[in-house]
Amino acid sequence: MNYRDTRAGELTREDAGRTVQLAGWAARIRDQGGVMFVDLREATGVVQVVIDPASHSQAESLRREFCISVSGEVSLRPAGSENPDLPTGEVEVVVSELHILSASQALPFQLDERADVDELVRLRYRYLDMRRSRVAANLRARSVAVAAMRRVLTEAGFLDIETPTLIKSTPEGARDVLVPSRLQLGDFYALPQSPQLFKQLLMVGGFERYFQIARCYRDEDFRSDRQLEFSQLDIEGSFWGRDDVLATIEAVMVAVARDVRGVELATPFPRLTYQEALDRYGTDKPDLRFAMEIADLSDHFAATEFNAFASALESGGVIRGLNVGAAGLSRSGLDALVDDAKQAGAAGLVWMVVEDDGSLRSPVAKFLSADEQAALMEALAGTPGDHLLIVADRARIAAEVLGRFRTRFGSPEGHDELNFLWVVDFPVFEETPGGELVAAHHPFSAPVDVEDMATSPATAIAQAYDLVLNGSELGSGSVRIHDPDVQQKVFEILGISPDEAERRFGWFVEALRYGTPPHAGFAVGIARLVSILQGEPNIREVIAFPKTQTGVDPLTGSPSPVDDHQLAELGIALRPEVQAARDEAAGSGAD
RNA sequence: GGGGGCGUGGUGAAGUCAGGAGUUCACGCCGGCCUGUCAAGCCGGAGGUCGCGGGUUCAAAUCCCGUCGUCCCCGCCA
Repeated sequence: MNYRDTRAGELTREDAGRTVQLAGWAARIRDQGGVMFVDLREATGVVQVVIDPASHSQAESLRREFCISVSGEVSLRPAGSENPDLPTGEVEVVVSELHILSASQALPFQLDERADVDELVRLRYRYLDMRRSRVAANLRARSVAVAAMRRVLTEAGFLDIETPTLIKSTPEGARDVLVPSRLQLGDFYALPQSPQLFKQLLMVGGFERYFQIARCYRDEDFRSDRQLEFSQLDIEGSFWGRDDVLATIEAVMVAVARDVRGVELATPFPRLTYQEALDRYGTDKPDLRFAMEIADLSDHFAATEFNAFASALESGGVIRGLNVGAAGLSRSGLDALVDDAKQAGAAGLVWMVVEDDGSLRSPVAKFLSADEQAALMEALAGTPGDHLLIVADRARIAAEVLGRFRTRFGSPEGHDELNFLWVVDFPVFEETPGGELVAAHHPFSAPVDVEDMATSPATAIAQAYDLVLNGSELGSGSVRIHDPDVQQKVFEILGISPDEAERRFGWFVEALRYGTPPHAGFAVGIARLVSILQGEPNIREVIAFPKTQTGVDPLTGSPSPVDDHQLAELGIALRPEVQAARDEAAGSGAD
């Protein structure tokens, strides 16, 4: 049986007079008694079909979201009854034959856009949710984006090569998702956090240009831009340096923005060094859609009488300020900022409000000299009503605290503008809140100078870079180490003992010993990119079947218990305390 | 691990601060009317253990304690 010969969304006045067969869903039914109008929706769009209930006995049983097939003549709508809001609104199909292909129960929620349905309900019935325009448009945009990526890279000579998803666990970085092995009882695979080492092996293998839409897994807590599993556009190239990578990714982003948004991005994207980004914006992923820069005030307070400032400077700290504009906060609102700053690790926060006469209102204004106040007003370009926030602390903390306030007070709503940015020259090591140095990257990124890395770890720079869009980290990459001796030395400096390095990465270092070309690469989070292009607040909106914050899929009910024999076959037993907790939860009947 | 928001017929909300009969509104659903509608309209009807458990009270959607779910954030994400 043929279901259709024409697509609903493609009908125009040119089709008037044709007899067509359509199939789709009854999106809306307007029953006038003597005549019924049904909006027939399918993947290409919507068209109105007209049914005479007297000549179609099934018409009266027709309900929303029934799947139907109709035959009939396309005709121009009577003058005055055209619908300008509908692309097919000039025509309608007068039904001569109606088939109900599949009935629908009453829906758990309405498919029109008139209410924000609870997300849990949407996810439980995701197959219905995706009939709505929001998710449908997002998944289409995602497909368009991925198609553009594949097209640009394939035309540039890149090969799409799959890498394994059951791999060796390497316990640095994020927590691994583990998969037990039946054939090697007691051993486990890990799911890849990224195809990092495999793509480097492809370079050793001589492919020179690789890409993949790679599924990755990181078992960390969820955020609006983080899921347990996610897809990255992963690329790697041989005989490449940093700028080759940036230019390639820029070309991909230009094509994606053009195809998804219809906008032309200007290239090259601006670049900031990590240090600049931190000093001026307080974060390594600044949103440059708005200015609001952090100013260093240390020099202006070199001789200050104000104790909090003086002691911060004395102990090697800095004084930095931010003008968040006329936010109109009350006294208690301003004091709440102080608590937020302390929460973020700062010793304190000084707020000042610029009065109409240009003077400063603040609990600590009386401790500052007239000259200091004037310098402050000038450095922060204060105008009446502005709120000035000042932190005196270690540079890292001052940057972080003010960076958060900058984002809170400055971020535009939505994502109409696209502001791409490269952040380059990341440090090799990062300082923890406790002041300790820890590796900022995976151990395969090349330092600018490996000797420098050993002798001055606090200031050593890596050949690593991030792509930032509207204040979100879209992805990161680096020039890789291709010299096995450098690689071993880097392991050593990072505190990985030779034994440990051999056990975990010996197979990889061995590969580097067979004429490895210099190479570099990058990875872009696809859902993050598409969610911003689509103006969505979280990545679940651009994922077909996402999980909730607790890692649950409300549709299928995963994760779930498995049969005892499945566990036995894998040599696995739940630990007694885990079993006991599960038994108790089951016994109490708690929901 | 921590902080915060939310949970009321199928859906969305009001009611919760300040306790007094499951009260209200919109949509949906079911039935009826209707030959030009298009988020159709009009009339009628059904539908809720106020997430769950405990406590306070003569009385709890409302106050208290606990718990579950969900969302946002911090930690975490080499």
